[in-house]
Amino acid sequence: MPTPHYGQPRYRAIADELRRRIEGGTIPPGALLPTESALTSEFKASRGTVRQAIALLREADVVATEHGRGTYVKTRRNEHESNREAQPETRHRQIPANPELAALFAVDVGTALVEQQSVTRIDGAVGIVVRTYRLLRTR
Amino acid sequence: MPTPHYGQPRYRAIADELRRRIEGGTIPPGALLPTESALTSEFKASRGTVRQAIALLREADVVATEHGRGTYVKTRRNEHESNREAQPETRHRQIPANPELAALFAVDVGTALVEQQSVTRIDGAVGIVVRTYRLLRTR
DNA sequence: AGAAATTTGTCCGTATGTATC
DNA sequence: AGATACATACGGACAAATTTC
Repeated sequence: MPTPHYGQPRYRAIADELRRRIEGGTIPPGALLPTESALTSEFKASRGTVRQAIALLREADVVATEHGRGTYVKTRRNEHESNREAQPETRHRQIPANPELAALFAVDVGTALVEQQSVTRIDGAVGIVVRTYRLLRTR
Repeated sequence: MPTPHYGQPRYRAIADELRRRIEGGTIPPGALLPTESALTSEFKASRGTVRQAIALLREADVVATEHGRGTYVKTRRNEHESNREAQPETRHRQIPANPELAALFAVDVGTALVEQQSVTRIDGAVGIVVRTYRLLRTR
């Protein structure tokens, strides 16, 4: 038997109710929504219906869902600064061999070496600096 | 940030990134990987996820883990017999930051840095020298 | 030698994503 | 619609091995 819905589907009614609670301050920004199973029992709806409701809020950018954590109320401020996955900055330069490197490469001090530097940042701060040295002229 | 795993779960992406660093020489054979907690903060993932990523590399025989010690990059076994590259000699030492490195890490000159040097020989001659710099104390 | 700090090993509980029946 | 199972993911807690002071 199909579920009768007066005017609007069940998932939308649930979404509206949740939105009222969010905008009314019952569920403040940054807070977790009740879990899906909690909403399921509260609204006496299936989990799929509850998820449909949450999907509406997510599309409206009212909440954000994190896998394994739950669904958060987004803060109104939405600068969206996700600068993750910073690629390392690399740079080449040619340097004369100092005594230590010259001894390693078995060349005269001052011999041209190629230094390649890679800087990996973590949250903006420098985490790892890698320097690779090669002889400019290969044997 | 929503964390759906479209196609690729998080732990596999982390494993891929670490493998890139290993094969790219950023983390040379014999060197220790960053600790699990360091990787946790770098990738903003839980420790369990980081451990899953490392487990992948361990299964692929790329690294080996020792209890209480850390995870090492395994020295690659001869994939070819004519490969005359010997295993790189690695070495750790603690050095004070010179002005250039101090500026990079945004610390005072003289701050303790860990320098890890890996020397790869080709036919007995030094071919590549890789130096990795990290802050002694993080977090 | 001993204590503290570090780092990995293991287990628990909770929650979402996906797939199947 | 509902139920179940499994994979993914987070967080906390404690134990065990190792390193550092």
